[in-house]
Amino acid sequence: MYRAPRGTTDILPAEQAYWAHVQQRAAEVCRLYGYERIDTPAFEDYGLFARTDAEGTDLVEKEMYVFEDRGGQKLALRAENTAPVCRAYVEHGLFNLSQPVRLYYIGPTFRYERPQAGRFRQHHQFGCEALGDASPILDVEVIELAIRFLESLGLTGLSVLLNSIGCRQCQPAYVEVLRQHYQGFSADVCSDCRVRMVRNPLRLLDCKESACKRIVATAPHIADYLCPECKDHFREVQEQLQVLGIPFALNHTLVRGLDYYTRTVFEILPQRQGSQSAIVGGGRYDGLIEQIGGKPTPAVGFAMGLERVILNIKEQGLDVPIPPGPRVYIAHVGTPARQTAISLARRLRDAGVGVLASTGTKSFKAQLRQANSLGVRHTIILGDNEVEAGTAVVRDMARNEQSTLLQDALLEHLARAVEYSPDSASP
RNA sequence: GUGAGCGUAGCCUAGUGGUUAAGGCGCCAGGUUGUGGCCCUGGAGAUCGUGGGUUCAACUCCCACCGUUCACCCCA
Repeated sequence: MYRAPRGTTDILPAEQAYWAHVQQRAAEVCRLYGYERIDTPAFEDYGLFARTDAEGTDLVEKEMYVFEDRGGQKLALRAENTAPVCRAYVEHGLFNLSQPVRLYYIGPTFRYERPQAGRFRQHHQFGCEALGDASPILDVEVIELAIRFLESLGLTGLSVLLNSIGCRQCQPAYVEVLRQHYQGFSADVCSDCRVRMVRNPLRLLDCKESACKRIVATAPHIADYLCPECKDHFREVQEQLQVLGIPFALNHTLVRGLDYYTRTVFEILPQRQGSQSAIVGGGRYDGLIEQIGGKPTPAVGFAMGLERVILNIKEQGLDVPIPPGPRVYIAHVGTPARQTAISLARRLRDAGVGVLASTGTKSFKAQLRQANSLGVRHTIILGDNEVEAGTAVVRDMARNEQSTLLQDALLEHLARAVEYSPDSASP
């Protein structure tokens, strides 16, 4: 017996309402901000990720699906979408468009991790990227967009965490100060942090070990070491957020895992917080496009995990619209009626009416039962009598009424009755 | 990769060493002559995650593997 591979799931019809809703909302919010959709391949040249997501990070070394194709090329399933979008930006000369270029994507993303709540080996990300403009207005724009999206789903109790990690100029100076701070505690530091001190000092601030947390508590804040340009940028981001009335909390230990980030970094946390709680992560990455062979190009964006978004929709008990199913069921008995049923179904569908016709393998009673469980509004009944007379019985399932009409009149009768059917509830 | 909990029909659950593994939901079929929802009756559906082991006897105890859940790591 085959099963879906570990960390993957089938999205069955019963779940589709959530996905359709979330994707429609995302597209709608992006339209409001002028972000256009881009779809990049599910896999890329391995080097694209290895170079940009920082060699030495777990993401690249342990969590990526890496494989060789038959031609011997080393490829990787995309573990995130920012680098691919930047690759497309450079490859297709999108820098020739009016800047900034605003893009969004929705699609599967792959990470070889141990599955957990809100974490899957194949999950789906929705993200936005604004490329080609360094203005702090854009940093705020993407944060606002993300918040608006989540709020449009009805989610409440969201919080924004914000920090700046500086740029190529000022970050190294801070890192030096941070190293010096840690030198006094080298005996107390955990083994992971010993490695971090050398390879990725900023991530020292992220350590959850209690001993390390104490050291972090007294560590210098990067915000105090930013260069004048980064300081201005950070200040403007905060000011703009305030102007828009978006609450946020500064968090000097927020540094993010991917190495390409510069200046602004942020996360959005939901009401209920578990270990995998962050639903949105993002920031500015002014050096990335240059790293993959483009001209120096500032950019900012975010990504969010849709599984986590849906998890929160369910936890908060929010309604999602249920796409309408067929509104008419055709029950029939006898061979002549079967033919009539099939052509009638065709004519109704031509008129835009959703129809489910019985296959005729069930008893008449069972057909009615099926019509009922499907929740159709009307059932058309065809037997020998109706076929002979060119009529059909139309039964209104909810009102428990039925009448006999000519088949031609029936079409119009139903088309009118079925036209509007607002429908919204939890599936 | 590390640690812990859990795996009984499609779903939820009972059964904790001993005759044909029980119930609910769902599914299928009936409850007379062409009419659903409620109700009643019946039926199908489980090698009790897989493979070893202990025992006269294992769904029940032990081990391994697989899956799953939660946490660590990492990250959306």
